[in-house]
Amino acid sequence: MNLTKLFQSHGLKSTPARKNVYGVLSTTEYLLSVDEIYTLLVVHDPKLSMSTVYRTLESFRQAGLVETNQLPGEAVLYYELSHDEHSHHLICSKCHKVVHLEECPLEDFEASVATNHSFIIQHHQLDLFGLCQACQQA
Amino acid sequence: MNLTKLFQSHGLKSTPARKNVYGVLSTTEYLLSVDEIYTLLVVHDPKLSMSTVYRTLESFRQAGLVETNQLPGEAVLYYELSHDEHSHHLICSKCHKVVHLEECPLEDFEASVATNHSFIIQHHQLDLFGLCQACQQA
DNA sequence: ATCTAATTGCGAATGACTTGCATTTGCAAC
DNA sequence: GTTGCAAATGCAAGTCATTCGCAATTAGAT
Repeated sequence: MNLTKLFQSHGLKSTPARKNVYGVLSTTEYLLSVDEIYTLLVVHDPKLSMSTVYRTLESFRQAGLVETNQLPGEAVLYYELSHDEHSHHLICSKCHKVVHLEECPLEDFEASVATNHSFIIQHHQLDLFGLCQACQQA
Repeated sequence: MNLTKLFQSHGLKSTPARKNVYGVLSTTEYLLSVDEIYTLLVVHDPKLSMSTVYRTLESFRQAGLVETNQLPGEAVLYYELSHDEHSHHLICSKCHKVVHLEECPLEDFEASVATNHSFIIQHHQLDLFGLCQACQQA
């Protein structure tokens, strides 16, 4: 996959920092915070600054390339690459491993709630939290 | 309902600030931020400080009297009185009016996800967002 | 190769929230 | 009722995640 073309097709210049941030997100199975991404990348690029990571992720978000998640009780944002289809998360509350659930059991529920309460539903948020197999051992 | 006894049964002294904060939360149908609660109360108690509101809500939370919510994309926490039964939210994304949904359509879904992915599910978060009837007009 | 706007690095600023500390206040024991 | 003391409060200063200003660098079109 050609990252340069991907970026340019979203009006973003292709830079090493952006390739690296995208690279980390595309190979992980975890939700990652800005700090975690920075820590992974700064080892191989000591001049990298946090604000670049913040700005990179924000431009990715505006371009629709990434999505943000908040974990209950935490102030930090966690990032992942965007998924094409509507999906939900199964998140390990210990290591932040994330599984995408493509099934959505909410269509009927949403419709009946909308009717019963005279709301126009715009979107919903559904995440399941638990312990992944690895973290169940420890 | 006797607030003094309620507080004392949770090991909290009964103070005017606490009664006022609880009073606001018990009479609203909206999710309220700390800032909103402070703004409502400081009019009648000019000496009230933000940190008192923060600390009051934090002790309520530890006592299980209130719960916190985050709205997508916002950094601030929103508070509401705790509900006895497991429930979900229907939230107006414009005015933050909140409707409690006591039905939970997730039992089967949760069980099958747990099995399929070898997770132990601890809890889930489900909120519906939309426009309430009043905000649909404006 | 050149030009220009986008991107980056750095440090300072912001905003939500927390904490230290001196003062005040519930309230339990007299 | 008065007293005593731990808990609660107000204020200011401190955190922590995130954003912004600005000068220097760089991607990529010409």
